Amino acid sequence: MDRRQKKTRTAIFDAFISLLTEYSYSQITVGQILERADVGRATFYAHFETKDYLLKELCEELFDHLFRPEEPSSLFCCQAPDSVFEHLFAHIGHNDNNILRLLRCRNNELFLGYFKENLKKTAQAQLELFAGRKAPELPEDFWVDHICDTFVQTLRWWIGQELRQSPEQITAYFFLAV
Amino acid sequence: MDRRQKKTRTAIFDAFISLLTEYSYSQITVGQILERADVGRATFYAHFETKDYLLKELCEELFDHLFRPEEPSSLFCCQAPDSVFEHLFAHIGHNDNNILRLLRCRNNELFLGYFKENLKKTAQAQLELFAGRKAPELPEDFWVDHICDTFVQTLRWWIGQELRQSPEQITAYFFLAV
DNA sequence: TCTGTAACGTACGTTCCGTTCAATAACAGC
DNA sequence: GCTGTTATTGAACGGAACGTACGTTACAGA
Repeated sequence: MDRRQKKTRTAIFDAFISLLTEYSYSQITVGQILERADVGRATFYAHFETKDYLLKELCEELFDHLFRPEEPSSLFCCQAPDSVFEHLFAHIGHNDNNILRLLRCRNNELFLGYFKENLKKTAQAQLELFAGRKAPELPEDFWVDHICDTFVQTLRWWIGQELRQSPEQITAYFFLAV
Repeated sequence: MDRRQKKTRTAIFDAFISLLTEYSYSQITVGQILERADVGRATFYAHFETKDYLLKELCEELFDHLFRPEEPSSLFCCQAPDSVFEHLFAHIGHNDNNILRLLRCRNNELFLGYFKENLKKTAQAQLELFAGRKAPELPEDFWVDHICDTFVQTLRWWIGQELRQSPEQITAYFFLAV
């Protein structure tokens, strides 16, 4: 990819993230992004069809990094991943890839939605961790949904608490709740 | 309240709800609402400061009815309310007050957010129902949050299932999950 | 160095917003 | 029924933001 393209792309992403910490998504205008990214209007639309697509691509980029095993900064980077979920909390708590910043924004529901979608595959793969807790009459997709939802809820609560708890403690809460 | 006011107010609400089942909230324009409600532009702004306030007032009207004990169609209308939550599922499943319609919309997160807020007071009041399940080391606000979140998740899943399950069954799922 | 392509900047038409105002219609009290 | 009050109408307005077009400039890669 052309160096210029990469530069403007990240400039737009950075400007967007920075704006998201100050304003809610719907308040942000393309004009603001242009100004803060120092990028021409036509250039923006050459990269992103619309503001919604910008959001989508940003989420994909971030979450793909987080959930993809090949990545060095991914969930599976450390040895002995006895609990993938604790690693997730830890990575997020350290603001790897700016994800924490996004999750702290006013409309974090937007990202939490994307996040939950990505989480589903992971939860599905780790089902045996919760084998003892699941009531047999619960449908499996309900159960996976519940695990992901509880994770997101725990995450949201943690962020609301300004991350006062350690990743270990918050992981414990998660497993106590699910 | 003036008959005319009431008429336009409900006309706007109806048009808005009807639009919400077809388009996502951000797509809907005030112009569309005016057209469908057959109401002048100035009239709309005499009633609602903005589209966001329209949404807010709609939610308040609906959820206040649902959660307020004085109302005949409320949670507490029936005798022997051994499980408030089952009543909630039942009322929603019957589409009382059009709430089901709202919860089925594209951006149901908007309403589910409001809903969860309203639910918190109820959950707080019904904590003893879950006394046996709560791990003592979990903070109480975390626990209330978890109950509400699980309810909303169950509700969302139920809607995704096209309400195939009975209210009794879905209540059972809820209590098995929480 | 040369060529293709990305970015620029400016301008444009469009859509939607929220407000204004005079004219009209519906209401409530006498 | 009459009258003063209030809600609604319709049209028009300026402003903001959108998305597009195009000629020019700057840079990347061979």
